[in-house]
Amino acid sequence: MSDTDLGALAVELRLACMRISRRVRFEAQDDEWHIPPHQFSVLARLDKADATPSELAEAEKVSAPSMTRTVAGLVEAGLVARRAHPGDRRAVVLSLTGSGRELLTQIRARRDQWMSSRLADLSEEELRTLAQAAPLLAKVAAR
Amino acid sequence: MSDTDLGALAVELRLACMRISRRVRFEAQDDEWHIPPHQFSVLARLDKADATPSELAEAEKVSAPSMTRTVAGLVEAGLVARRAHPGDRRAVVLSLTGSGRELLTQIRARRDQWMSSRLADLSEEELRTLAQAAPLLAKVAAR
DNA sequence: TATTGTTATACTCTATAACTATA
DNA sequence: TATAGTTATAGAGTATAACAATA
Repeated sequence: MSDTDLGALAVELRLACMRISRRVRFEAQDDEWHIPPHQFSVLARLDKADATPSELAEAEKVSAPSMTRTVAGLVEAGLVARRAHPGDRRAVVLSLTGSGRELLTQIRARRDQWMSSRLADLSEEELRTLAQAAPLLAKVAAR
Repeated sequence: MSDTDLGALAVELRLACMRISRRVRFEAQDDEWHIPPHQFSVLARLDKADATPSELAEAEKVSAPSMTRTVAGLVEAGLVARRAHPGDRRAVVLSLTGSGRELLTQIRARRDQWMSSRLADLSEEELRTLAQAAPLLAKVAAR
């Protein structure tokens, strides 16, 4: 593939991904389960593994005081629990509560429903093409 | 394609698009040309067509006072210009300045460069698959 | 009267600096 | 001394309510 073709493909793919991402965030919101993006991002990270506030701050690229505030909101909402760090009494370990995990599941389900409803408009052949492309996009996203 | 296959495809595509979008926004930033997301979004909209503050507020789904503030920042930075609305002396029309258009071009170029560099790791066959998928993703993004 | 745009005010999320407790 | 986390304070972004000018 020529450089110009690859550049044109990059433009088309980037725009499509960013537009889909934006529409998912805006259109798959639910008044009842709505939380701000920075809180959602922390929930998703804690779903993968428990973490300390400083680990979260570094991963999310925000300051420690910002993360203190974000975590305080999540704890107050009953979505995240603190416990003592085994072996370092300065630190705390954060984990999802049952409610936190449930909220995350529901938000993801709504987002996936949005995507499914968009895909439902495509033909079988178009879906087969996207099914071949999906792992490649995942590879791009994963670095 | 079965409903469960379609659901799994929706999950995989949505996650990949959101991750790519996030990485483009974070990793294609330039200290010199950096502007916050809400300002970028307004610049991109004015690139398509001139608009009044109230039109922008509705399109961006923010309040009129928020858009007043955002536009004030862009005007002060020399990226957007105001002019009188022909025929309605209450309203103003906003448009990109040369600097605004140039900034937009540079930010988009950096984002596309990020995407191109990711695609460069793929094989010719993988790129052909993505080239077939790109217009389908664009269709999904456009509704 | 209704609409466009702004100002007044308050709440949230961001940051840096300074503090407490512990390593 | 250095590190984990919080508190103090300030700078942007958001919103609703109230205002001025114009339709």
